[in-house]
Amino acid sequence: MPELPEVETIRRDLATILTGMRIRSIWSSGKPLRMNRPIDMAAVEGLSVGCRIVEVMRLAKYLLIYTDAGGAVVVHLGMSGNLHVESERSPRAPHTHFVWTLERGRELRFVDPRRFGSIGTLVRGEEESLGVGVEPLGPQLSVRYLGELLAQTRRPIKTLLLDQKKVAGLGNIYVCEALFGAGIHPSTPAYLAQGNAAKLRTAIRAVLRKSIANRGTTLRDYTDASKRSGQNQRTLQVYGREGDPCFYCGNPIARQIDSNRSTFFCPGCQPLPTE
DNA sequence: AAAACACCCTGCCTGC
DNA sequence: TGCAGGCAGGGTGTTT
Repeated sequence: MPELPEVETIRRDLATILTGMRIRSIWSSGKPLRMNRPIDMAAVEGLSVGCRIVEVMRLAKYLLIYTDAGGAVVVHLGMSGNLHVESERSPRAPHTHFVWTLERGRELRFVDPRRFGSIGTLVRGEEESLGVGVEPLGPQLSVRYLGELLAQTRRPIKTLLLDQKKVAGLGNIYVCEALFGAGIHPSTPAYLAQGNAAKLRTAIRAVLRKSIANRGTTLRDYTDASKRSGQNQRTLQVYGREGDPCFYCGNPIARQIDSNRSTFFCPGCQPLPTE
């Protein structure tokens, strides 16, 4: 499941491979993507065909491929999306939904079995239209900002951290891991964790940095732009470990469902505050 | 107005 | 062996 570290890994790969390349043509499977929405082919074509790629950026979980046409093609990988750079002669994988044909026989391919991903466009300077919150690895996520964010609501802290409009780029895996790192029970009402803002900020950043260093977490189908798996799954402390002993206290890792999503935590290391 | 929830989709895994 | 059902969950639209 691509979250910030996986998207960042792909971004770095693509920046190396694609920067300076010219796009010759585009192709779509014709299938709609997220929310059954068709791709705006005219907009993508205007920013792609005949254009040169100038840089590849990331905002939250979005990949922004800027061209010399003055904007970016915006790709979100959703749950099962992958971007691969391959030879045009290699057969296209099932569920290939979009292809940018590049120079020297190369293709950038968007493969997404579940079609939860999206492809759109953006004019340079209008990145805020994506509506995402602060970058957790950037300077905006100060202890003070995070503390104020926590103070504002009684929502469970896990739900708050998953809200992309508040903090951008965290998904289910890294929220579980960060809350474990900070010793905070996922059901804690956010305002009760105000005093833990510094610890939480440190944990969020550590978890994300470690995963980027490990080139992402591959649980099922995530691979980088060259189809290599990540290695961060070996370092997970709680995610996917229900019933297994906590590496620190030995208690079995617990699982609960919050807003229809699995939450993994250690009842020993992450006590629920009594108020 | 915030928060909870339903829905989009396919592949994989489990249990009968 | 085959098939039904549960599960995975990010983001968005809808309801409460």
